[in-house]
Amino acid sequence: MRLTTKGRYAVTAMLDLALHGNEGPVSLADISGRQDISLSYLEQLFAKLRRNELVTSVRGPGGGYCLSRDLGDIYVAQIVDAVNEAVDATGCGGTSTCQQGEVCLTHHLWCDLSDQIHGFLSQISLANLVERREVQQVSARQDARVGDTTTLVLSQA
Amino acid sequence: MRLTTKGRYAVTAMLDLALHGNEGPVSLADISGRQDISLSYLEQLFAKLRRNELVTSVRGPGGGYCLSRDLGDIYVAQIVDAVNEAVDATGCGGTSTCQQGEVCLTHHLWCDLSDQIHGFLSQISLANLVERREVQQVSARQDARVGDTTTLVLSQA
DNA sequence: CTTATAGTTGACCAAAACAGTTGGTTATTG
DNA sequence: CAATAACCAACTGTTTTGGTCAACTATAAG
Repeated sequence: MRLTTKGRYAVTAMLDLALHGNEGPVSLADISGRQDISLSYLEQLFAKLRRNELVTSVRGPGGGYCLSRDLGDIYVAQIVDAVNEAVDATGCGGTSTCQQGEVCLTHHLWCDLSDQIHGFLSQISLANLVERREVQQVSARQDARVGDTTTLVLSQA
Repeated sequence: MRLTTKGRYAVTAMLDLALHGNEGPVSLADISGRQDISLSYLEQLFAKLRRNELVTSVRGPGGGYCLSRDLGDIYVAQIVDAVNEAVDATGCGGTSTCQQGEVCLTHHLWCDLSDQIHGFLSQISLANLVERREVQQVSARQDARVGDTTTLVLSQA
């Protein structure tokens, strides 16, 4: 499994979208400002997220991105998968041809691990993250830092 | 967490050592032949494994590498750690300075994931792997392919 | 003592992935 | 039409990956 800043950026951006997307589309410029991620890099990531139908886009002034479905129906694993396009730990990509057409010594081990990681990240939805206290705290700090107008108040939730 | 071929190679090589190391040291050339891993790459990996005290080396003719301790006391997580030297998924390395000196939105998520992966790989020892039926089968196939003289017969275990 | 073996070290290299930039174009709203 | 913001493609610099090569040192067998 590949876990680099790429996947982290994608999940962070999607979480930002979840936190601020309750009133219409959110522009990448806003996300870029709040999360310190390069705008053009975000564009690349969101192209993949859109292709994987995790977000929808609205063009023109006032446009931006929206989550394609409910907070509770988008899982971290899907986001990481979307930007990385290869999320398995086996090396042969599950084809069992690791060593000259046959499985290698540790093939099953990596299969198990893949299942483990994927299972873990598949259980965490954006809704789960939004509910977390630490996420709310960090989000509040960020909104205070940037002059924010469209904040979702979550502390009562 | 970084999980690349590097860690896979290391675990595979260590498992090979576990399977063939019952009678004296095993040369890297042997491992290279059986596991299809470049000899010079193995040298690099074993330098790190040795620095992390997972193996000991014997120089001179008939020399090679031995496991530094019992099969049951070497865990996959330690091997991956040894060659990757940074096994965490956070990006800030656990220092919580992901975003301008503060934790980023998804910091806790990556901490949890790190714990998850590490916990999983920390429970699997070389002894566990050696006991697995698939490992024994693959090993037998490899020994048949290469003209092998020092095979440990494990099928009775 | 010589010699072959095998570990040890470090320099070097090509390809890929990552992170980001530049410079556009299209579509939409006012 | 002008401003906005998504969309797109090409390109750049850096790091990691996976690997080679050459030189050197320690050791054991003969």
